[in-house]
Amino acid sequence: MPPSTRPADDLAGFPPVAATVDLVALTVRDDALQVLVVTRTGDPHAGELALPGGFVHPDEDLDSAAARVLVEETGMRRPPGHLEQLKTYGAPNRDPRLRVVSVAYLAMAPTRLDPRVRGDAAVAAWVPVERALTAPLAFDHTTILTDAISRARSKLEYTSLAAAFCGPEFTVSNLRRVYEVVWGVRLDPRNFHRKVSSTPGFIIDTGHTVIDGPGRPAALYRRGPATMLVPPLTREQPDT
Amino acid sequence: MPPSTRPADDLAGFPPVAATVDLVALTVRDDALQVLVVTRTGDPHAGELALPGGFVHPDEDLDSAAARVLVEETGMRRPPGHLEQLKTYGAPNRDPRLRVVSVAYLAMAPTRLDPRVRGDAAVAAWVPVERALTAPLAFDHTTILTDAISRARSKLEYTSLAAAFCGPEFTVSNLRRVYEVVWGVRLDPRNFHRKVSSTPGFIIDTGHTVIDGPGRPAALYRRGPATMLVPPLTREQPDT
DNA sequence: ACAATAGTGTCTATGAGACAATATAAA
DNA sequence: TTTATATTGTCTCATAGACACTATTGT
Repeated sequence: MPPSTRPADDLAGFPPVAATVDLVALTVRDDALQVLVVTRTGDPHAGELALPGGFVHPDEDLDSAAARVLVEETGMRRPPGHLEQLKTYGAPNRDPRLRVVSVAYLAMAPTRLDPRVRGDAAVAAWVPVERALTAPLAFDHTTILTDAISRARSKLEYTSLAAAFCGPEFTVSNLRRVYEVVWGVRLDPRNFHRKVSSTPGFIIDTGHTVIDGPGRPAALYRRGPATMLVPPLTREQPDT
Repeated sequence: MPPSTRPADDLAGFPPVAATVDLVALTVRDDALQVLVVTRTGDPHAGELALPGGFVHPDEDLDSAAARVLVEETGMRRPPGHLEQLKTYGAPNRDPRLRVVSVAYLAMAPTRLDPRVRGDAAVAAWVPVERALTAPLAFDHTTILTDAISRARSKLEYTSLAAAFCGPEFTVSNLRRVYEVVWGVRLDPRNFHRKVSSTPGFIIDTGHTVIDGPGRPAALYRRGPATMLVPPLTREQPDT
């Protein structure tokens, strides 16, 4: 066919779709991996839990749209922690109303990130992922959540992102509990401490200590410049 | 605001975008990592190299669209090798004509995949990635290609996808050259052989051998059921 | 015979995991 | 004192990398 009728150049007749972002915001709270969900107020799936999301604005980058949605749901001025693109979902009938291509994002936030009541009736709330995965989620959000958890578990192995779940200052035990909760395993505190403190640039000693319950005071650390962990931390059987 | 005017529920006024797929098809050919590119015939970027791509059809999944585009560009009945979603690019002005959200896919194909002349004037061709990265590519395709190469290099470490670059039967040397070309390093043939053959399910001996030039005949293998490599193969400094 | 590639065996340094031992707090 | 947690040290096993050596072909 002539160039003028090539699909990629036929701008007039392109099939329009709606572009949205969906957010999987994870945190470690009460010794459990939790995800930020909203309750849908309109059809379809009214009353069901769903991931926060919204349209991509015309003048907005995808990353910016995700950050904006996160801010809108949590009330934070700037999204702390970590935010990265996860995967895009665009099955023809994932939304029965119209063709929606949704770019899912994965956020890892410290617990101090408190969701707030939004302007409308929908309320964002932290929910343990076990509950979110067993409850019926709207659209294909169960699939998205599954993928996000899988990505998060993998990334803890070879990046320093576990610290994104902690506040600006944290102890080695805090960091270890992040791994234990996200991976669902028990880690030897002694080997973990040696591994983490011997990885250059992972954590930096602040010189301060904190006392939390019985036991020797723990040293406080902050995130170091390292982003990749070589060699990585390992768990028994990676699920991804 | 009331639920009826929430952005995510305001279906009438959603900002329409065009959904496309762009394909980064990689192969190992002539001891070089090569990428499938087309020459643009229309504006913008007429005459420049670009990644193959096209609109997502209304009844089509994203994965299906990517597979269709790959088939259209290569002439294969079924896309061999490996095809996975890479990342989605949606900067507001990445296409000056209209808002385009493009889902990029990464394909890894054996060399026998020959591009064909398409129906129109655009011709798909394999080009070494060094050349594609230095030449001006249309739109943000240089960024996409960079991300794809980075992903491919990473995936060779912890998956068995290197075999996707080989044909159905291959020697350990063939597989090693894939790693050497993609990573741009030299690997010790002896250690590589021991590592690969001792990883359960990576390669399966067919019992046949091939003679290629001087030297002892090499055993022929085919892909095993393993997808993840534990522990992974390692290179000096991961770039992602 | 010689060169070239395929494949096996050996040695060493490094890291993971098990676990003893010490430090310092609360009860 | 007892208990609990933090931190350091030691030991052993597995693996990566260096590299000697054997096997089997073409020239």
